[in-house]
Amino acid sequence: MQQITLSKRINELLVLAVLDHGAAHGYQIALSVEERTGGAFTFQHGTLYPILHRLEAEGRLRSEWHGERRRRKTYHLTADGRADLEAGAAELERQFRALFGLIRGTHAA
Amino acid sequence: MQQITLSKRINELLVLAVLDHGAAHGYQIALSVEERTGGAFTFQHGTLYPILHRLEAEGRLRSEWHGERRRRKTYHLTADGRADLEAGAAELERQFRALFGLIRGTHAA
DNA sequence: TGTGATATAACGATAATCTATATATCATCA
DNA sequence: TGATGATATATAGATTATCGTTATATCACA
Repeated sequence: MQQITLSKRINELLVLAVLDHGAAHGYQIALSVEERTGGAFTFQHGTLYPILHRLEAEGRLRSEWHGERRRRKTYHLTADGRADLEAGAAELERQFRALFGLIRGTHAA
Repeated sequence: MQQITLSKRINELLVLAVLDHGAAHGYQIALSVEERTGGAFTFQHGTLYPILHRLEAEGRLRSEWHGERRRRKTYHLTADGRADLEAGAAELERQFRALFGLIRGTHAA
């Protein structure tokens, strides 16, 4: 009954969200995440590629190889991936409302 | 240059935020987090106690023992802890705006 | 007297990322 | 033509943090 960590979930959602804007390959995904979040999130490639492989193995992404000499693996969302993105975003938003409610909540003192 | 994980940071902020409402001991902190976040966040005690010890070792919390027979260690925020809570909340809010901006952003297609 | 809730602590296993390395192509510039 | 830096994917090993479990002990209640 291992509980999925928030960091892992957020990393997945970052990848899924970028791909929801259009198919992309690994290196592009890393650049997009950094650009589109204003540098708030970045990926080491040692982090990103295992996530891509995991998401693909679980059916949330699919990929094709492109290029004869210079190989590029382009990833795109599956229907499962898109549904997971929506569910994950909703759940994450719930968690953040709860967290900031606690932080900003009226003090007992 | 190990980057602190988001989960670790959030767990710290949950503890600091609860203690910002008033001093409490470990067991109370775990209950408070669950109650005040509507169950969105919970702590295993195998997770919570190491965090408390770490925060205290770093000067963000201080503690006193209470009770002669039944020992209870009550934690309270230090000035450093309160400052860290405020800085952490601001940084986290920035990250979440960035993340949800990406998720909700207009689609290229 | 026994059970369940309260209370703290620490150990070992698990899981995930990070760092570093390896491989290779392409563009640019000297 | 040769060097350099950006582009591009992949994996192994080290690190780190949490999770699950166990140990210990008190208290309330039946």
